[in-house]
Amino acid sequence: MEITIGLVEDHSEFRQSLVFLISSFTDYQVVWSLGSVKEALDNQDPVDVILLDINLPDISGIEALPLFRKKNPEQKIVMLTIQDDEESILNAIKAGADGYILKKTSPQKILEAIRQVYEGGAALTPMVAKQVLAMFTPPKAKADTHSSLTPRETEILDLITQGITTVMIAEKLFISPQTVRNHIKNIYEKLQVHSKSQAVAKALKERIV
Amino acid sequence: MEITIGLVEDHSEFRQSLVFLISSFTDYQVVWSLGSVKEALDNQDPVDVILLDINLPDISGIEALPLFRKKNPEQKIVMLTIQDDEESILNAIKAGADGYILKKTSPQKILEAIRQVYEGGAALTPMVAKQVLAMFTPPKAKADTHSSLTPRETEILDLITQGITTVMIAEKLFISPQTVRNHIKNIYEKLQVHSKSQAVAKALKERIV
DNA sequence: CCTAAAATAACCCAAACGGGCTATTGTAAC
DNA sequence: GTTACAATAGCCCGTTTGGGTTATTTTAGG
Repeated sequence: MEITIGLVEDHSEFRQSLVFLISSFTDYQVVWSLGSVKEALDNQDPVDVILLDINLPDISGIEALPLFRKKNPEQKIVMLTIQDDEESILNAIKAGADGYILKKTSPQKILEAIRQVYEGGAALTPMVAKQVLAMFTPPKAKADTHSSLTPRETEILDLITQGITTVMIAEKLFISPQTVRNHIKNIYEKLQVHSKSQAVAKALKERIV
Repeated sequence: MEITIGLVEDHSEFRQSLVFLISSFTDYQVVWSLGSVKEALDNQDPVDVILLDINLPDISGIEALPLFRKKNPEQKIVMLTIQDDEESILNAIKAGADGYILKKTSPQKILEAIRQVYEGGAALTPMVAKQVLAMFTPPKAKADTHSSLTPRETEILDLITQGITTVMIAEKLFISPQTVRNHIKNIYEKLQVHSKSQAVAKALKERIV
């Protein structure tokens, strides 16, 4: 069975070589290949798999993902990009990408990835998979960074992340609100933040509490 | 460069055929292959990659993972199992597995996975990768609960969780700080909170952002 | 025994915050 | 065409916050 492919990639040279490459295999057929999301969204035939760059002129690949999904939900979408930062990967995943492979990936692996998503799986370049898995493991290296927090400080930070006010914390711990404020100030200094909201964000994201 | 491999698998038939298979390739060498975690932990030479079953007689592969890590942190560990439920996958990932492949995977793919983790990446069978990615996409039931937030409000809440100050948000969005404050007030009302820190806590815990 | 660190508490002050209220504009729905 | 809502923006006012500084008591470690 032949897999039909759509390609959105602004770098025309890379795009053409990719088309040439994929088309040289009998089981794969590039139905359309375009340089912008806009062109792709306007009147393009549905395909089995879309290869989508992230860094694009008009609309980024991440923003485009839900748009393609809306137009044709059963189309599989694989990000094909040079971006290998956690931010991009996470955004793509949250947007519902079926795959995330890097441009430096060998042609065979790209074709393999296409087949994998076509068959209902997901495809991740090893380096991307590594980063995805890392998102699950609590970064205990960072725990060290903040082990500088004293038990009392940790306790108070915990209460802050529960949204309890300074005064209520004081009451709960049977100490003066002023003391709570002092602890909070020390926490700020150690965490390098300047407000409660920043502290909460950091605490929750880095799993200090 | 030859990759050394350790194998923990209680089903002796499958184990032996796997040893035979892997050893038939010059770049891979099975240094030891055993039927239980206990044997493997007692006096076994360090290898580059351990293939670890989950369903084992004495200690499960998941429980064994940190033990192997402790003995020899630089050893890569790939789960090789029939378990494809979310529970098992999530536990293995949290325990720090470098790969997760299913036993039905073709021999070539297994060898490929070994090489991928050996080279510092992570290896996931497409069906497993699919489940992992699915863990990120928020069960939209929750999204509905907070769909009361307008796009602008969501945007601002997102920026708040990044620890950005009101004034900086205003600058970033090219609107007046006062408008930002108004949006924030509306967010408070909808989320039933009374401060930025509470909003951040709620947003992060309930994955609104 | 003495020193270091932690926990406690107070003061000042400018800036920010939270809550309340009103108002205009644009857009989408009925 | 008017009703509804989102986004914009302003004002007031009292409270809280963040940043700076100082000081006492207790606990732990050398």
